[in-house]
Amino acid sequence: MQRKTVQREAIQEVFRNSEHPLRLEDILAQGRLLVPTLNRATVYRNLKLLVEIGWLAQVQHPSLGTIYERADLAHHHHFHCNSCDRIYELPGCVLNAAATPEGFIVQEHEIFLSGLCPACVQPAP
Amino acid sequence: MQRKTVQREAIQEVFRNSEHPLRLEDILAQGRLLVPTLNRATVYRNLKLLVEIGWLAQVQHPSLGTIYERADLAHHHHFHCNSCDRIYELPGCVLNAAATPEGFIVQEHEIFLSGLCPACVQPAP
DNA sequence: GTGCTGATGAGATTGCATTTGCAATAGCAT
DNA sequence: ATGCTATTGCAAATGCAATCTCATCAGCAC
Repeated sequence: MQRKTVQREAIQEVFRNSEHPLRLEDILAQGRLLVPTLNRATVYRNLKLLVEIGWLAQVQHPSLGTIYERADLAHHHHFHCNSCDRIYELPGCVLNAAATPEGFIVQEHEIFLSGLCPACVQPAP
Repeated sequence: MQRKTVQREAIQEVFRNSEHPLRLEDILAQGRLLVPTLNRATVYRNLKLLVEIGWLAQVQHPSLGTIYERADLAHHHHFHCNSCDRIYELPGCVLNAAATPEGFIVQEHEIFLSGLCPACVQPAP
């Protein structure tokens, strides 16, 4: 049966502490703060497992590659900041239902925005 | 200087004859109908060149990888049919401006829909 | 037609994300 | 504490898209 390991716990903890979807390198770096010997292969193995059991969801981002996020999130989309490189989850859906195409049946959709996040927009002095 | 070659002409012809964005394999297969010896490396070289001169645009699709389309198209998004595997260009923008996030500056956006295209939706008998 | 050189074809090569093999380690039921 | 075996770390191996090498071919100016 499946065992509880400090490595897997660390990976889950990283997600619990993060408000952002994460790339493999993010997970590895933050996980190593908890378990310094944490290995890349171990992260891949656990991500795969966590996706299989439905705890994580895997998303293919067009410019960032594979990203991971908690599977229990409400419907949302992703914003990538071109300045600080963070990924944000945008609650709700910016898809305009009225504009969905005639004759097509939409089963899934992905929306990726990019630009500047509030933290990177210079506030006026 | 740059020469006119049957290979490059064939690749451009494939795009002129297509209403869909194309993957490398599509371009290669359709191009070989015009120039049977057409080589994968040649296609890559010409795609790169056509993107550089602004004749083609390159798009990263989250599930299909790199796709190419004419650069002179109006703003649009992409629909991937899960049944016939074709990619469609959807005129207009289904992005709901009212729902764009507070405090974020959106510089680019990509919307990918998938589902069933009209040709794959069974018509009632 | 000739010569220069940009372009091609074929295969080898790279770069990168992800996976795998295996010996060593560590959960956990007993 | 002991034994079974899932899990880990490490390095090597994969898979794949994209790129490069280089000998040969083919535009095109002359």
